[in-house]
Amino acid sequence: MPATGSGTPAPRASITRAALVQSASELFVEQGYGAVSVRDLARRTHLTSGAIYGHFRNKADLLVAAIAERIDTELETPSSAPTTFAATIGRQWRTYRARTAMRALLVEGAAAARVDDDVRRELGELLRAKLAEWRSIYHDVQVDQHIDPEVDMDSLLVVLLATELGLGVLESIGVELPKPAAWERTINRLLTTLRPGRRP
Amino acid sequence: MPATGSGTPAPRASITRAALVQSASELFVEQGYGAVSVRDLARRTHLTSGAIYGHFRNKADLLVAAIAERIDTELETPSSAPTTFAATIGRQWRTYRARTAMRALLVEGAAAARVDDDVRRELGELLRAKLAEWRSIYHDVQVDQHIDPEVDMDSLLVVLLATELGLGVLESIGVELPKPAAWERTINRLLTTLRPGRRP
Amino acid sequence: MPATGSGTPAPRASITRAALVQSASELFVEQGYGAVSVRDLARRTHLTSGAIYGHFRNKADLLVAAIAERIDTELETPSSAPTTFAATIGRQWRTYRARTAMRALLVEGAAAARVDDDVRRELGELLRAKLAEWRSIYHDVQVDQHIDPEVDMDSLLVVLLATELGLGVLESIGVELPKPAAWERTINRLLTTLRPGRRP
Amino acid sequence: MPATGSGTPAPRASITRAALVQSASELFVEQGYGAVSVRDLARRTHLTSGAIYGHFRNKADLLVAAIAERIDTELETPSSAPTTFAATIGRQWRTYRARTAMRALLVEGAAAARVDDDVRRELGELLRAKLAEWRSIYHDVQVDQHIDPEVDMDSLLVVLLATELGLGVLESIGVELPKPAAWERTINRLLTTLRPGRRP
DNA sequence: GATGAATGAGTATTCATTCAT
DNA sequence: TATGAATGAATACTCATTCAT
Repeated sequence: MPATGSGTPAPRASITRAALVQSASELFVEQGYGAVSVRDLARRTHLTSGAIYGHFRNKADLLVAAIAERIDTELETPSSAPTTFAATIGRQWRTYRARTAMRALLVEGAAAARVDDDVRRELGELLRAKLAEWRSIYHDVQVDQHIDPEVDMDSLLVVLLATELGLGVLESIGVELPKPAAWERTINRLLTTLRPGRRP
Repeated sequence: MPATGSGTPAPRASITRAALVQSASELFVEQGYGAVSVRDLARRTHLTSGAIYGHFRNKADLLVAAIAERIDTELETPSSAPTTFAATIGRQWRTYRARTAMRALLVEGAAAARVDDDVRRELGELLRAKLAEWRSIYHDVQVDQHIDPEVDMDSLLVVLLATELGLGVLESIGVELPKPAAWERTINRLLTTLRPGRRP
Repeated sequence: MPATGSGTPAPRASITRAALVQSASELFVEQGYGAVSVRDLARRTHLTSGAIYGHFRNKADLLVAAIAERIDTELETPSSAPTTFAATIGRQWRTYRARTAMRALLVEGAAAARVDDDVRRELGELLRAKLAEWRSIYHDVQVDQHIDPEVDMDSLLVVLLATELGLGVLESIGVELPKPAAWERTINRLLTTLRPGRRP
Repeated sequence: MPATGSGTPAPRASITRAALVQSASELFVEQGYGAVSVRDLARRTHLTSGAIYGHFRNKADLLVAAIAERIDTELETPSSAPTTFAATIGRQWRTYRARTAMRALLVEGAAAARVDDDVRRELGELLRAKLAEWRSIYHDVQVDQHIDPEVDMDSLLVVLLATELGLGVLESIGVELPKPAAWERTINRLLTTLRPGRRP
């Protein structure tokens, strides 16, 4: 019996797991983490409540997995940083509407994290890893791309991440956001301040 | 001379209501909205569950009231805009740690708003009102204070609000934030964009 | 100051009381005894919950009063038995649709009586009094009107009352009843058996 | 030879369900639907409240099930109509005291139906089915048994059903009913109307 | 008589989770 | 792996009723 070649095999279990994460993600976004019961999810995936616990320790575990998957999919780091820093960031903001689901999940995750230490820890690791990834890329880039070496990249990336997440809060509350064009212009304008030779 | 206005003591009901909002606010911050039961709150305020429903339609109503009160207290608009816009904003960010409780409540509120239309509507009104307030002040100020008229104040204020709220998400998840000094420097740098005559 | 003539004076209290009974009656019919709260009734009558307890010991007391009033209004005994027994009964049945509200209240009352001894006793007295009234009238009439003396009037009146009440059960459950004409014909037919000289 | 049909033992779920219906029926009769809490029922059946909701959508659902079962048991239609129609009906009335529990449940059901559309619909179907069953039997019989073809069987059956149900109302209220013998005589007398050739 | 804030006990229902099969 | 019946504990919310004012 031949072993299916790809380094990481995808046995039945993994497929079921992936399907669960996918459905959970959708349901949590549509109806809210608290409003989705494990049974709802079981119904949607044609499994039983019990079966789900063969794949996840927790309902919260499902939320974390869903968030992890969304972050990987929708917050992908530009692998080669092909253009300038400002251009990369600018593009992210121009397309912010594509990440609404991810932000919604993160709002749910944040509320859950305030109560559940496991969620807090795991989501913390997720975001810290993302920040570290960005940092490692943009630190190198800082010199090449005429970014003032005085700029504290660490803080800047946290600001950018916070703004993204805050968008999720505003969306959840139903506050109308500026149109993408205005949004992009404002962000771009803010980013021009990164050029060297600017001092408050 | 008839006794009117502030001289009149607050009626019983108002006192009870205020105490409820205060306790609810504390409990929701400490333990999370979902983890606090109405009975917990009743115990803390030496009332009965029933009495609480004489003052609030809902548990969610309490959350909204708590948030409204925190926003009024902790996000007070500078009534006279005594210094420059940039200085005002800068000060807000330097003291961001004082608003942790408010942000935590807003994260809870956002999660609740995703599920409960009433919460969504009421929190939406709250934040829209705050934005409108700021806008009306800063639009006037834009001319006087040498702020580049090209700056889209509407978008900028939303960006600033989003960043504040996103901070709440990061805090909930337990991501370490930059030290206030670094934070202030970064924000200030970004705000140099307000000076006129800069164009990308 | 002249005393208003009518033997029984109608002071404020009595007026309020009557209004309460009237509103309670309507509400209980429309929404069901269990589904109407004392506060609902207070709202409808522009009183407060507390005030209602100045007029009635109980919520159940209100139900009993409402039923008593309806019975008096809608199940009035023909004071002079002007026509034949069969004609009187026949007319009652032809107009059965006018008594739907009374029957609905009696269904509510019966359910309440099963649980509340006071209700049971008071409603029992009400119905027993009605039966006695009828009996006293129809016993006298039995001779004059060619009703077979073998007929047990007591049983017959209970049968007729039971049928009326059972109608209320069927109405509550939503079973379609025969059209008044068919109903009347059937009842009349049954009543012809009361003539003398018939024996099973 | 495959084991089919009644040989197959009832599965666990069915047994639990039947036990629940049985206990619910008893409790509702003894204490009244409104006075029995789901927890009371759980205690009596050595289950938990939660388990009950695995078998019934509702507390009301339990009431309907209890009524359905009682009707099937106590209002069984004579499968072969062995004797005359009048004799069959007469026997039903002579033994009316055996159906007190069923009538009590139906009074509770009627009160519930006035408020709960599901109950209304389901009880309606139950009674309509019973009436249809009787109708189909007695229509056939009408010819064979010298019942006057002028008699409107549909109306007559509704009258009989209403009387039965009204008995339940009177019992709930505690009105003393005629002794079975007198009762039977009265009903029988009324039923002589079925003989052909009688016209008012 | 009336008010309305408060009581206190109760209720149906839900749900994450477990475990024997 | 999967099932699904059962757990058990919790929860928001309601309501008849009381009583100080």
